[in-house]
Amino acid sequence: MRHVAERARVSRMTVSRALNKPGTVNEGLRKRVLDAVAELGYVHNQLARNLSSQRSNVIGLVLPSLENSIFAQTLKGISDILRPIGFHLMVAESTDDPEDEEQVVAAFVAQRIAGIILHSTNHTPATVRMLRSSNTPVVENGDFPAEPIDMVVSYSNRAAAKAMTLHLARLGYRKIAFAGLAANPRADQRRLGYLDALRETGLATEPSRVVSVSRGFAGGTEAIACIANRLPDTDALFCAGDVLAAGALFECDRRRWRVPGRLAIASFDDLELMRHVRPAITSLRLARYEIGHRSAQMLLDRMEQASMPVTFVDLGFEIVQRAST
Amino acid sequence: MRHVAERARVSRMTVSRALNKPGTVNEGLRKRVLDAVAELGYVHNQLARNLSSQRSNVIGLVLPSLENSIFAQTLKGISDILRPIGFHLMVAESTDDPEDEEQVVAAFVAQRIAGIILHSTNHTPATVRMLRSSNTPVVENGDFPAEPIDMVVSYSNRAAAKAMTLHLARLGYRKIAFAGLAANPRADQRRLGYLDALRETGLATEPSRVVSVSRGFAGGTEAIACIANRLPDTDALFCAGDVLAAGALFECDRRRWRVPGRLAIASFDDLELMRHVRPAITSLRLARYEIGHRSAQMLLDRMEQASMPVTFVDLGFEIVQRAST
DNA sequence: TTGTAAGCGTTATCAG
DNA sequence: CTGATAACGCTTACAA
Repeated sequence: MRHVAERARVSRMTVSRALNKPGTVNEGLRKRVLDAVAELGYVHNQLARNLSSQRSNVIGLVLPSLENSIFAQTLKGISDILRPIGFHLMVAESTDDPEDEEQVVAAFVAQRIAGIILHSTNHTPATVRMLRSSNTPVVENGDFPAEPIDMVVSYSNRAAAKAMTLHLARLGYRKIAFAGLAANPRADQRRLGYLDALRETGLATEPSRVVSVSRGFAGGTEAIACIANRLPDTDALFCAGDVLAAGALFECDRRRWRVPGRLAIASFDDLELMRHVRPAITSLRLARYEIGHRSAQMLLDRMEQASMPVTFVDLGFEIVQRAST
Repeated sequence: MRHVAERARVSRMTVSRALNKPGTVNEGLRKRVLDAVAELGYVHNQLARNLSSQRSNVIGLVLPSLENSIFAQTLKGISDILRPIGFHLMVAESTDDPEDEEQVVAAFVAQRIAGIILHSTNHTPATVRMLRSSNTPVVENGDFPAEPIDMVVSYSNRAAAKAMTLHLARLGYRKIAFAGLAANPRADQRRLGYLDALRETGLATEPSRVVSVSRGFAGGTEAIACIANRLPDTDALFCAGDVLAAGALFECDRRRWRVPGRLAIASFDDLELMRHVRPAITSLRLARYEIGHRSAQMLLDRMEQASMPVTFVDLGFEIVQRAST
């Protein structure tokens, strides 16, 4: 920048102003500066900028898993907001482990990010303390936390799972099983919602049909195997994840079980795949893109005015009834 | 940091050293410093660190699309390398548009990233100039570029597509169609590979069976519709993408076409889905995770020693033969 | 081993 | 509207 200033025969301050607030600088000078910038191939140093101005143009995103495709839409929703205003996105993985998350958050705070989006809602006390004392705007995404750190943009896993289970009951299914990941906070909430619904419809007198499975398509295979062996009279299966549901459907196909004749299948999260398999799978549609979009927007709003007009958003869910139930 | 220094009654330099090179500072002092850090809840400022030391601990990743799940593994591969050494990842989207990519690269260079990974291999001259003159280590990923900017970790789209087409020919298919995205540089290369193979096997005398389709499962539907209408004697379809292939398979199912009896289907990119549909789809397996892993590693190697031991890596591909062909 | 001085490249602030 | 000066919070280089 010094070189640019010399070349344009102005002070460095004028260069800075010409670049940041073009309106506040005389047209002739501005042109000289811009020309010098072009000739020198000068690239503004954001690091110095951020350090000097005590603010940052990057926001952090902490996801349980980088490999899970359901986050792609959220990522896109965030990116679409940040891009036009010159902000950037740093991503990291927490494996849903609060200790890991703490490490990542510490690193992000050290990086002086302008804001952070957390998918997990389960944090160590140190994580919360760091975020609070550094005054970092925070949005939590994955569920409604019992004690929000700051802002929340989400839907209720429990309410959604309950609604879907009630939907299945309303369709006449009576022996509804639930398959979900073990030891996953969101799957746990969904399981609770499922049990809520059973209780409400009086189906709770049925024996428990909760099965814990592993991640991916294989989990669906396991769920069907479990039903075949231990719960053969099950008439509907509610999977706490779309890949799970697809895996279950494929396994039914292999076993020549008719869906929904032999077993109805419903899923959580409405990936495009759900709509294309045969039969298409009934699913819960969540506003994944919107979650990212709103989260980023709220982070920015908060930065501009330290006041807090909106801190809690429920984006809800929709039940998409298809041929599988 | 000044507060920490005061509290520990040492100079700021000693604090810096105690934090960065614990070995070079007396044990007693170090303990005093660490205690002070803990009591004050002090968080190192990476921005200032990076500015002062003229280096950075973040690397940039530019992907054609944030929503495409095939990048998830690459992302993970990169992250697994960066995390343990305290580096971070900034992601952005280029939509495969060199102009957009230029914007993103400019922003990343302004951010003084330590290195950059580009999926696209098609750049504007300005992009290349910026990267070169800023001396940023670069890895290109998506294909083998005609003129690499710097390092390359990839596989050959053209060679892979040719190999798969030859594989189909070897299995006895004679009227092989190709479906791919229009105006996508990687799809274009795959198309060329397909044509290479036809020429080599003498099948080139057949009429052209190249169809351009849209993105997603719908593209597969379109491909099948096109075959049904315009190329009914086609006996095999090679899809330049896994989601495309799955979409095609689902459409065959809907039309009650037997796969591979009526039409064989092969795909590019071996997502888990390919293995779980019925019939399982023959596919090209690429080392997506490894690409990320190696790319990140090479970036780091390059930073340590400005020499360049490895600059070009072909990670190759595998053909996974399954029931669909 | 520890401390001092001089930046790193920008912006905030205040004067002109 | 423009410029001088002092931060921003750290590290490099050198001195003690």
